[in-house]
Amino acid sequence: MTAPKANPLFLREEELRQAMELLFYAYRDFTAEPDALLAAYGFGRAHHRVVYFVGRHPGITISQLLAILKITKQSLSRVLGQLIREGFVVQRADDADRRRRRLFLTDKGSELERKLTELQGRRIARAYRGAGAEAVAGFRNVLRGIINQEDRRRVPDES
Amino acid sequence: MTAPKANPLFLREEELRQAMELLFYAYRDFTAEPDALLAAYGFGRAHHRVVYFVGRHPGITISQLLAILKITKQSLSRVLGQLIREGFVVQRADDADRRRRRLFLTDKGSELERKLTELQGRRIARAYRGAGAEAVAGFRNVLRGIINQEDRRRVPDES
DNA sequence: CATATATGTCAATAATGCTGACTTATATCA
DNA sequence: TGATATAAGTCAGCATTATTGACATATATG
Repeated sequence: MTAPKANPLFLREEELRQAMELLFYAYRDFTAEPDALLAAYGFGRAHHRVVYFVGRHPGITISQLLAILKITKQSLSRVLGQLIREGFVVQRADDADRRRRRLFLTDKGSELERKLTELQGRRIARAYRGAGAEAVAGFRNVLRGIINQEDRRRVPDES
Repeated sequence: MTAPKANPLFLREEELRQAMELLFYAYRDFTAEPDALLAAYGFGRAHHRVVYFVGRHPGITISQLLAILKITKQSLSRVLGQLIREGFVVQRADDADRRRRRLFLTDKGSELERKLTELQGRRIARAYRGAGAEAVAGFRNVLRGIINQEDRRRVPDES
């Protein structure tokens, strides 16, 4: 009666704990290399996120960025201000609604974004290659299920 | 020639970016609920990690915990010290090697751990149910592939 | 007894986040 | 046009999490 199969509740909890730990370890290692590169620029992980999403969505507005990052305007302001002052990001008023500031990467910003994305991309590519196409589909579906419903639209259902 | 199939390199980069974003959004939402609960205790995410891993590995030593968290002894010391002073964790010298301090949760600590793990467990369980057993296997395999080789042993290959 | 290991501690610094209180510019609506 | 709403910026203060560097204490091992 201590055999795993005889105790589905224990198995279930064990299974869920393994998922939590996988997420912890994977995220820990996923962010470690970019963090090291960012440190050389005097930047941190928050700068990475801004550079990434501005590169991903050129012309994104401040409010849209805030909705993605889910941090306060004041928190974003510090890192974005640095990136602008140091020439990694530029902003330009929207033509239609001049209250909106659209954000773009400069060449310098794109270069940093490329380096950071390449580091993480290599890691993902290795994992994808090792696990196979079917595993990738499962990976995507489970991660989508972990994301709050209202933000699932941000990542497509199937490639 | 702008059809997706015609540009495998673009597809590949897009696929990798989607994976990065899935990880970002999933981890953001995975940690949000626990963070809110922890705030009620005057704790932060670092306290969560300590409580979790001490609960998971009762009797774990300081060095073992440091190897999991990959933070410095000084960083751990602050949060662990608080948890001990406030009665969530106790330490006891190892019988064989009295330099080693083994860590355990108190009843109060177990109660907090249970609440935190339940929040994250519910989210994972929902995602697992929605995606199915095959997807779960893929999720696990890809996440394992993202983790640095030397730490993959920390999470079993197959359940 | 010398050296190594495990843990603890003090001090300074940085990055990331928060709340609260305002301000400025622009758009929209009545 | 004038009132109100929205988008963004700013200032001040504070908490958490992390770092480096230096040193102390207790215990184990050769």
